[in-house]
Amino acid sequence: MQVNDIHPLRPDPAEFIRIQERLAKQIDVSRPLRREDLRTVAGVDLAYGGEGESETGFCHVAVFDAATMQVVERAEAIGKIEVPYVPGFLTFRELPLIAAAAEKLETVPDLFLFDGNGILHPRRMGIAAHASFFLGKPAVGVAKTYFKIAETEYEEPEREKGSCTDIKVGGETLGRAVRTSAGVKPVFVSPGNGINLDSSTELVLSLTGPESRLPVPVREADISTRRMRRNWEEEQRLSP
DNA sequence: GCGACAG
DNA sequence: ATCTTGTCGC
Repeated sequence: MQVNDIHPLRPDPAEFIRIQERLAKQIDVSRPLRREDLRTVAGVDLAYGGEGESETGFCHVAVFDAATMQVVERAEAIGKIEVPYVPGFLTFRELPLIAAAAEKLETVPDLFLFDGNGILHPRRMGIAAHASFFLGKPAVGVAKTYFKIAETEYEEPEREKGSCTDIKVGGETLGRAVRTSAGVKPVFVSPGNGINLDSSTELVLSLTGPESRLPVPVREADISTRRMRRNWEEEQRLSP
């Protein structure tokens, strides 16, 4: 698929906030997007290996047919990680490999699901929001742990599946704590761009099976990412 | 100095 | 994210 060619990820910390603030003005979280509108949905995730100077990232994009929930295509990218993880700037660490993997896709997914936040971010530019601009497609963020912004705590949803509580920061509802399975810890859903919060929540619930608290596409990418690392470590061992 | 901190 | 064994529970 075609990925926007503007390269926003020069590892220049002084530019990070400026880039986020510029893109944040273009976010659109007003569009409803139903599952019936989707032919394909992609899950994206990364795993890490190596250490220090040789830290390596393994990115996997798993594309599912939204109707049959069968994998229709996969794309991967492996590369050296140049940027350290700093809360609030996850995008700059992971997007280079995500873009590299996405470019290899033949299919253009109708929606991307990310492991991380969308607009539930200090500057509304979590990885799902940021990546959406480069992919040119709607994206939703699904985080496994809560990222507190502006001193805002989240309210625990009821124990039953499907329960959720809005996360409101300064009068603006940025995301939702969503119980994707009874009794398990909630996930934190926020639209990235090109989709609204209600649709994001409905899709995450609809795409989550009983085997995990995460949507199937994200879970698949997560598992695949560790398989990539195992295979890579094995071939490193055989031919140093 | 101390605690907090998506992945 | 990653480092790591067993263990409690359905």
